[in-house]
Amino acid sequence: MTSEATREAPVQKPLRADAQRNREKLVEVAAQAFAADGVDASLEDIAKRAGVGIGTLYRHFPTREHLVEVVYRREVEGLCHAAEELAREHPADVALELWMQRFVDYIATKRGLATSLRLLLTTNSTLFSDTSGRVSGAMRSLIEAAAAAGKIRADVDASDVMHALGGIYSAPNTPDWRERSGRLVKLLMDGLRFGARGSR
Amino acid sequence: MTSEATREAPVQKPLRADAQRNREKLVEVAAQAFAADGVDASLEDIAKRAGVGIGTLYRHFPTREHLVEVVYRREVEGLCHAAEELAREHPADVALELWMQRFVDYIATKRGLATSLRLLLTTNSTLFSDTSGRVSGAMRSLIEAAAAAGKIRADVDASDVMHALGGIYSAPNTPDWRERSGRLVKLLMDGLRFGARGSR
DNA sequence: TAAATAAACGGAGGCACCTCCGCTTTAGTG
DNA sequence: CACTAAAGCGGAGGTGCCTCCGTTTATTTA
Repeated sequence: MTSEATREAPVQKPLRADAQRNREKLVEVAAQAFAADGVDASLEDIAKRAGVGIGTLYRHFPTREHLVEVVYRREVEGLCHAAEELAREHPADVALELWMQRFVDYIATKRGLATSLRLLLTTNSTLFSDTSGRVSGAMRSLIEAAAAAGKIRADVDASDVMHALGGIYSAPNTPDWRERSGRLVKLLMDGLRFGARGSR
Repeated sequence: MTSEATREAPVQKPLRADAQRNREKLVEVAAQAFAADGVDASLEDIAKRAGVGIGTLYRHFPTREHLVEVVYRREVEGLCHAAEELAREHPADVALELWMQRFVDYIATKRGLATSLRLLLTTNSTLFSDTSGRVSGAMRSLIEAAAAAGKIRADVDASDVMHALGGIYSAPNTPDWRERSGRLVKLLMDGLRFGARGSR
């Protein structure tokens, strides 16, 4: 069964060290740029700020959509990773609250990308199922941990909370959107804490 | 109730004669260009070939999507109009066959615009319901007329035929797509004529 | 018909996209 | 270490997008 190993080789040969570095730097910078200026951020600018030529950017990401997709996947990755980290370093209820605040940031980015993402999500349907599954999974484990620790009430589940957060996504795009969302998260946490075993 | 008339005025004030001319010419030329080169046809080229400046094009159609939408609607309009005309000038079964051939052309265009249309159709949902309703309506009346005249069998309806034509849209985009589709239409017509009152 | 005015025109200019290919760097090899 | 092939780099240049505003033209009014 050594063929298994050999069969995996052609899947993706490792990049040269410099190429790897440049690629990472590009994604890094692109993430910032998209967050700051929306998906229409200038690619030439991104290349320049990453310290590479525009040609290099295009070799790694043949279209703007490729780059957007990679950035988006990285964002989701980060969000899920943060869930684990926060769970390790904070009491379960605090971890949940902090994570939900971060979730707000993530949504903010996602709204910025809206038009472009819509096309991406209809074109590349695995993207949607992949990412939404991972995010709700991360949330579920935070909630279950907090409930198990008696820090929040036990009669809600992840889908209830996701539903409650739905309001954030669909809320109108006013300038105070960020603060409103922050308050919504706090409110939600108070509701979750009330009636927890530990608070009686 | 004269207010009715006055209330309609602000809806859309009439364009100046030259503006009207230019607008029509632009749509005309754009239709050709999109058919020939796909949605990515150069707008500057379209303006030039229509004999106007690029500024004029942008005043009439602030984005590429606007222009695409207008062209697309016009196409649908033309298709429906052709149905009436063919019905007037040919025996019912011939009219149906000719119309289906024209339908193939329409689909060909639509496929060319696919990516761009997909975005348009998700963004502007009335567009889809509007146009697909009108097209299937046109087809329905041709079929009913042919059936009533005994030129085709009476045990099929428009949705059956639409379903059969579905294969055209989803067929792979090979170079001989056009001929294949033409043959499919002929085949379908033979099937429809077989067993008609008039053929027994 | 002439003057006045609002509507429409058009294209120069600035910016971003993306391709192409000669040059540079890396990672093996003797 | 020196050499080499392959991988990667980068930016000039050609093209299209779209805005802005001085000029032209249709229409209205007198």
